[in-house]
Amino acid sequence: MAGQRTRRRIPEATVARLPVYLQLLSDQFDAEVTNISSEQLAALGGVNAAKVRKDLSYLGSYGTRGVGYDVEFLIFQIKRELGLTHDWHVVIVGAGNLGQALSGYGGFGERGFPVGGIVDVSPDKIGRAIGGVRVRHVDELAQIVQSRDISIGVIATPGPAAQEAADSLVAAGITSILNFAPAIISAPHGISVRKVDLAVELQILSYHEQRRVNARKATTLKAVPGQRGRGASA
Amino acid sequence: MAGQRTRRRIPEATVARLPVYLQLLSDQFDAEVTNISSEQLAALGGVNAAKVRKDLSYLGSYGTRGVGYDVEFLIFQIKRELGLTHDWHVVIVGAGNLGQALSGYGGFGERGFPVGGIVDVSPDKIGRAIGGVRVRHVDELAQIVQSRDISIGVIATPGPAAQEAADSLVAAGITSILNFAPAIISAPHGISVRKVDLAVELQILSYHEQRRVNARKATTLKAVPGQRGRGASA
DNA sequence: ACAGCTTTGTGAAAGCGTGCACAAGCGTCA
DNA sequence: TGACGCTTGTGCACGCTTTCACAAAGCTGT
Repeated sequence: MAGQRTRRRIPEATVARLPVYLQLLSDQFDAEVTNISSEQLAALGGVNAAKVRKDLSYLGSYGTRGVGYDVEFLIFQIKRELGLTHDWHVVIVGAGNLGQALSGYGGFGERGFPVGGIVDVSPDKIGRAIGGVRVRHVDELAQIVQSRDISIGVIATPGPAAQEAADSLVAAGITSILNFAPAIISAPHGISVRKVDLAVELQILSYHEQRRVNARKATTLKAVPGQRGRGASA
Repeated sequence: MAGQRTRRRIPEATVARLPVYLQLLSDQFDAEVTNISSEQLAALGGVNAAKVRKDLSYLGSYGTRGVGYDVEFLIFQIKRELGLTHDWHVVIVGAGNLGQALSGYGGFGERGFPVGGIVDVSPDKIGRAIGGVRVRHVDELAQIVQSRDISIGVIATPGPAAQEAADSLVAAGITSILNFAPAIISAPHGISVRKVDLAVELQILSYHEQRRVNARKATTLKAVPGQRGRGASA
């Protein structure tokens, strides 16, 4: 017992999976399951049990051999590691279709990321309320960020305006950016940037559909031996 | 020259990057750039040039040594590989906040994935028009799918209803699913499933924010040596 | 107290993705 | 025609991720 300050550097791949475990565990908690094994958790998530154990082991040794993990305790530990013990307000840049969709959809707030502000450059958008939040001018960004102690910014502008939005966010003191705009943005070292492009996901599916079509054509000529799908356990 | 039927099995990581290249190339094409080197493309995307070349080499040898790649031709080749030579209609299951947001946001149609139908189970949602498409009952799914030859389904239901939605989609003949619901779904072998959870992305950012805060605390005790950010080239 | 069953935590191996470095190839210019 | 400069395409090595396999450890029942 050398104290709780463990030398942990959680691999990025594991960090990306922790929210999934958290979700599954929360579902189980709601279903009044108090204890769960890595095998069960793996089955729920459609992944390998050893992977689950290794992932969880980065948090510390919170399981009990022969028994499994205490659901509630594990939820708390994952939340603590992910920094989800308190809400993080976010500010959205861009009040067009995408920005309205994101803030109107209440999912952010429900999951601990309430919308603390929306800004835009267009005068005819400013002043309108979206999802209970009034749209303000992008020049007020720094003030919004500071008054609510916001560190996460969401870019929901058209592609060409994304870099400018990113620059504004950085200037306002934001340290993490979630970019929904169809453009690659650059940010100074030390700023976390993640990109989500809904169309990209569809294009990846399109690729697999395309292959399926090609495979069907080829079948008339020659039997196809191996074909690995991406589906989870049936 | 043994013909165009190359033995290609494109790595998943590469498939996920092809849409990004496509985007960058399209931007360049609009800017009337006709030729581009892997180095330039890499700079635009914030990635390694060797990676770009290796990725593109999976499509075939479409570059010219000493010169680079023809932008327009490369766009066509990527589109062909991704199956983007024609539109893919999609059907959305769930007309709640998320479903409305997704279909109201016109980004799908703009990028070659027009919304071919929206279904829900709730009688008070059916009949309403969202983004120009009328909401129909989930029982009509098979008919919608067949009439428009749709193979991609989008799940935009609440978490608990996601699996049922997936089952309905599969029963209706869908072969690819994009799941926006906060739940892990399982599908039969051969069905492609991708999951996008907006909250998960924020949680990953939250983790890095959390670490930043912890690092700041630790600074008062001991200097922090290494600290790798995720930002692109400044 | 101990045997037997269950499940964790983790070393080690295998697999996959990334980036370097360079030969091969293409265009240009004398 | 030949030499030179530039850029592609790719072999190879490295590092990260996944998976296997098993010892260590806890619980239960006798």
